[in-house]
Amino acid sequence: MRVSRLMLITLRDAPAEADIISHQLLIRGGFIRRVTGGIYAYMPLLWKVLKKINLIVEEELESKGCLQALLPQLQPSDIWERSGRWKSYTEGEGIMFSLKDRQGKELGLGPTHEEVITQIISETIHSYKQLPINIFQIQTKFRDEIRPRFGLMRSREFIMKDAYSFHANENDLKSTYLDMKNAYENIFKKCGLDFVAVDADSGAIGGAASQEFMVTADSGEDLILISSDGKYAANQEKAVSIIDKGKLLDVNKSSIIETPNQRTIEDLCEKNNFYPSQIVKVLIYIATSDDNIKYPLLISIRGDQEVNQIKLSNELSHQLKKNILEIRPVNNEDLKSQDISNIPIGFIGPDLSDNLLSNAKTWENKFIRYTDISVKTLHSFVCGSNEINKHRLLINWDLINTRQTFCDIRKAKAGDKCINNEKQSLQECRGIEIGHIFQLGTKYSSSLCATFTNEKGKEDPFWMGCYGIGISRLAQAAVEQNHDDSGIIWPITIAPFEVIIIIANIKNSIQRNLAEELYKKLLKNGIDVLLDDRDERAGLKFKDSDLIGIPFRIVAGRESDSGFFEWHDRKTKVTETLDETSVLRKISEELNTEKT
RNA sequence: CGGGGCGUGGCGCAGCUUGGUAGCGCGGGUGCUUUGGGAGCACUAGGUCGCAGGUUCGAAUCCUGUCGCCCCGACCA
Repeated sequence: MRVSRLMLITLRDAPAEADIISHQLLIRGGFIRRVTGGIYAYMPLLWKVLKKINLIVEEELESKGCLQALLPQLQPSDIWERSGRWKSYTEGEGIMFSLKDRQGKELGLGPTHEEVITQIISETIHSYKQLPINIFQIQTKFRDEIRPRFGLMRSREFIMKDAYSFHANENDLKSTYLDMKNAYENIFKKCGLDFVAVDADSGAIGGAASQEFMVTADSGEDLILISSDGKYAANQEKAVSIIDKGKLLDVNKSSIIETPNQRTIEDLCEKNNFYPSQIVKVLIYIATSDDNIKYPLLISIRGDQEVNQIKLSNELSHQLKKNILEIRPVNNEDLKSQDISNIPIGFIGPDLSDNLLSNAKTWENKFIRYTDISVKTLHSFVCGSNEINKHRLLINWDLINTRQTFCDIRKAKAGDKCINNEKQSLQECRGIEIGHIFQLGTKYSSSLCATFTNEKGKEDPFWMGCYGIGISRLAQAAVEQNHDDSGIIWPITIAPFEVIIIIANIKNSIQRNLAEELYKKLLKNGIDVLLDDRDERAGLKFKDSDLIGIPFRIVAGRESDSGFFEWHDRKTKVTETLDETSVLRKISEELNTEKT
């Protein structure tokens, strides 16, 4: 390809809309154009990158025996209703774009394809003898994100590779899951990325085991906790840890203490010489289930710890056997609107009476009580007395005379000890999620009645797995991880071009001829080469080639009279003077070492 | 959804407080010079100042509404 025909439009200044470096560089280099909020056009240069990523993905998955297909983007609402996700996806999180056709039939633009593929498989696959099946597509997905941002990182229309596997039993699912994990590691390695696989919450998709693949970058939206030896890594949403015991409270008799106006943990500690770890903090949350029932929750947790809302939501969903649309701390307006007035805020104990809810207009009249296990091990502790200006010192949890569910709803954080090895402590870093693999189990197949006949002639629901890679996000993550002050430094395997030849002065026929000759030879050898044949000053062409991040640059310039080129490595910035034969040898060396 | 900020030529911005009919840099076009790190000079094209109302003799500027974009938060007793 010649730059003169490439529609290369580079910008000197980054548009104000771009905040993080990868977003700025992609716009400045002419890789993407914003069409509207969270919706981008992939311009020719980026499309080349995306195709290279796709190819790496396709080759790797095909080598694992996966089948490629292309599923519809427009999907009927009824299959989503059967899986129980229509409401939570259109009304709850509101993440699915939906519309009506001229007959008034409801359709959704696919944010994911479990429903469609499960229906197809259930219609076509009937016997255990036809299993396992692992089928994938690379497809545009639509999600009406709450807040699209950072360009391709969180956009409303994006390219995703999604794969779905179907199995006759759990063991077979597990073995494919491991296979896919291995495939993902190979894929991301080939794309030249630094990444880490972490334990993850399975979120709205549901299911059992799940891991995310994170590209480590400070601008990442996820917080990851990793043990110092790297053997434990988890998304904070999922992470479990061991907290240190903290300062123990040394009392041997329960009592009530006066704590005038001491509503916060800080106040309480300051005025009475307590430590936060000696206090049981009690919080009220309100949860809305997908049948629109509002459940007040009473949460108890050690005073120096924080609630992990994801864990809490999962726990509640599990207990109620319902999807939870929303979960959040209550505020004063909530209480007012429910006509609940006499909650002793700041002095609540885990045994706060349900009677306080008797007036509630639309809420359930009973608290669902969860207590984090961090509290159970406290021998004695401070907590609210349910009476204004008074707290209690209690020497035994059993003195709290209400039914509690004890569970882990605590947010793990850096500095906590690792559950696998108490000697290791957790460290935090940020990551960009580029891949996610799930063992779904039989959740979708059961709700959609997708079954096969097993060896004994009985109908069983399929065991399912699903596996995603954010292709367009991956491309931007690669930029986030590989750039310098001058621009992008694409990993060779996914660079839009492998090599760029720059003719320093297009009016110099010696330079021009030398470059054209080399260009033809490289094309013949199957090298993905770009020729900058523009009638521009050399400096501008250097700037452009740095900005768009082509890994290797060959200049026909000063040394052309004696038949030499200048070879420049974008990443190492090493420059050499080479004749044509050496250039050809150099290229094949560089490209081969990268590809293997 | 809440809070904050911003909409002026393709991009980055000034002008707005104190109303008088739009300017700078980059980019585009033409010509000459220049030619290895975003060239110089000259000429030139390009803007219903997001949109709709209102106030006024007169609105980019003041008021109201509306649309769009960006950022922060979705967080504790």
